[in-house]
Amino acid sequence: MNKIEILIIDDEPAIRKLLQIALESNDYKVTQAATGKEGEILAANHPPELILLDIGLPDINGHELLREFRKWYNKSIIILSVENSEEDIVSALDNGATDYLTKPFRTAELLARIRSAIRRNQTEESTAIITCGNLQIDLVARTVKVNDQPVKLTVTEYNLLCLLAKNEGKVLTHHYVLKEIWGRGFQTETQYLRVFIAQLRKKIETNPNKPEHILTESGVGYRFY
Amino acid sequence: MNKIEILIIDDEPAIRKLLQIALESNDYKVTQAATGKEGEILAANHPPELILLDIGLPDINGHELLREFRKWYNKSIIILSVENSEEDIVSALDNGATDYLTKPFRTAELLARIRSAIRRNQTEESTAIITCGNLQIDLVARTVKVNDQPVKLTVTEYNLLCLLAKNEGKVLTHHYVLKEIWGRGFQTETQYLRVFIAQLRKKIETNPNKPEHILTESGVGYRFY
DNA sequence: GTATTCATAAATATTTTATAAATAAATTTG
DNA sequence: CAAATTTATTTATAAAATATTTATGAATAC
Repeated sequence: MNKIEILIIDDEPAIRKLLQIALESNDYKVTQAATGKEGEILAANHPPELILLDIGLPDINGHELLREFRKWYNKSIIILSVENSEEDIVSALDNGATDYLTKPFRTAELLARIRSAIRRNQTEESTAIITCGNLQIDLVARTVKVNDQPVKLTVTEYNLLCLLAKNEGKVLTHHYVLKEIWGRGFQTETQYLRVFIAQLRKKIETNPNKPEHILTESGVGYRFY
Repeated sequence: MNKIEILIIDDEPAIRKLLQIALESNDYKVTQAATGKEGEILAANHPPELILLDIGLPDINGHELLREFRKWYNKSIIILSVENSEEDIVSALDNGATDYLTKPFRTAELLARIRSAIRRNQTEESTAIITCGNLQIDLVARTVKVNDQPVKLTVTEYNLLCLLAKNEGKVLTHHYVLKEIWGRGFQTETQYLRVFIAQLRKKIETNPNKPEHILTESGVGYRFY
């Protein structure tokens, strides 16, 4: 059978054990990491359907790690924490956490929240390759081709292009793009966006002065075709 | 301009008031219902982007109501509850609740969970298209087509057209339009409006001298068909 | 018929955008 | 670790797009 995979990132062996037993007896396949670094490596090698992330890891700030994950991992991440501060919860959710649970948690509740999170995952369709005229984006391989020629993009350029391409035809406002790519607090840095759009156009447009893919909607934002 | 709508279903007036203040100050549009029945009717007539549902309503069992909603309503439902029993939470999440919060809740946390839930909603396809004769306005993509040909509008032109189109058949006074598009303090700048109406007509009317969509009501304002 | 309101073109002012280039920060390489 | 390289951020400025103002003749109300 194809069991659903869950990655646990927690430094306490007792909790990992507890979670492992609970999850495996509910027919999930469990992978474990004791540190943030280890967790990132495991997830990158073999992305799980869901990550249970302890926010209080010794080697790396949990919120940092969450933001790192969200640069490329778009499935569910449930945060586990001994903290119960409003600020902590708000920050986690705004940084893209799917859910937030306070330790000690109740197993049945955790399982229900996991089911809910996975259910949501599976309604989202995931297309591996976006094609648009002479442009191809392979979301799995993270490569971009123009006229079948590979183009090298930086992380930010790639994320920006993906965001645009995933919303083909829609105007994306400056605010929205800045929030999605740079995060909260950068929503007024419109100039960042301009610089990167110019950069992207140089790389993917046949004639950057007459862009065919990334169109400007003056006063609003950008639109991708 | 286009505020996100949230429906509160709760029998306690104090909580409704609290929520209303918190939500409205965060730029959501709020609708309220004191009973389950009332909530169902309101939601059916005008589906909100998110429902905040108190599970302990006097007239109907909250879990029942949730199941009812889930038969047709596929956006986010966040459960509010004084209960904190595992069983209750598990049941709600398994019945399709997006999230579960225990009263008393912290406002910032609720707001963060609302943002998170709505963010998820909006990744799903939602089409809102106003059609009017040969004219089409796609409110999500922010595009306007005349005879299936895309027409480029500036921000102000687009906002103006939307305002008119959303009030098809009604006379909108100069004052009202100026207040909505330019804001308070511009209500006497009738000339602005004339310039932009002429501009719009050039772009969307087949024959701008004999407008079919934007009609003048001399001395009063404009009417859209 | 006169006063008021309206449509429109055109001139001017303002805002927004594109882009190069400089600096800072992060990452890679030896 | 330090130099080299890449990438991100900041600054500056010219160009483009848009908004506002002005002017004038046409339409409408009374």
